Amino acid sequence: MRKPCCEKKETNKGAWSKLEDQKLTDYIRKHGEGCWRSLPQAAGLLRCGKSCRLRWVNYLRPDLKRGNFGEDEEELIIKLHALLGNRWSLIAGRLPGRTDNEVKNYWNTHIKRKLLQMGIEPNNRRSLLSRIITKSNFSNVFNSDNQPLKSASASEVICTRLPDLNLDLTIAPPLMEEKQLINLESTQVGYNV
DNA sequence: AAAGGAGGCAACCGCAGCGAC
DNA sequence: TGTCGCTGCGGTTGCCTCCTT
Repeated sequence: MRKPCCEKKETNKGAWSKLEDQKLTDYIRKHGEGCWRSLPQAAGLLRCGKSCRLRWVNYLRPDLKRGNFGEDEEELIIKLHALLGNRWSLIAGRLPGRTDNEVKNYWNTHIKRKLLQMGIEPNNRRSLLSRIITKSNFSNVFNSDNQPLKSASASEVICTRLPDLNLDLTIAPPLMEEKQLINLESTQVGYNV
């Protein structure tokens, strides 16, 4: 049985006070991020490390862009979600100043509903991808039948059809459904995606 | 003005991944 | 190679605010 990350009975829960925020911010400014387990004690906070990390990452980080999502951001989220699914951290990584929590909440509260109103099933990534990836003039990557050229890599295919994504996702290969969708059976699997 | 409902968001929980030993 | 501990991620919950009746 793994030990809990902290002694729950000795820690605060719920909303953070201004003083707690200040303590956490000051500590991280001085010592940098990391060592979340030992941070609360060192910073004089009655919180568990996880809670401190979450508060910093989702709320206190200075590079966060607060406020409403723009139309371009929304569009990007939809496209990335169609490609990546619920991998919020990866999606957030493509949106400077946005956190995974923020993107997740925005998806669940705004975009999901919007798509449903448009008659699109938000969890049906195949249908979403199909709507995004329309027939276009991509002669460098696709032939006249709109099939990927044998020489085109998976990342070329996706980046050409979704040029604004600037995908440099080196972590995981795309799911089989995406590979099938864009007819990649003949392309190399050196994914950049 | 008050009550109830819906929406939005911050925070928590549990699990998985990864590195150290 | 297996175990342990830490960190990060995604799902979920709960609280607060706003809107409607």
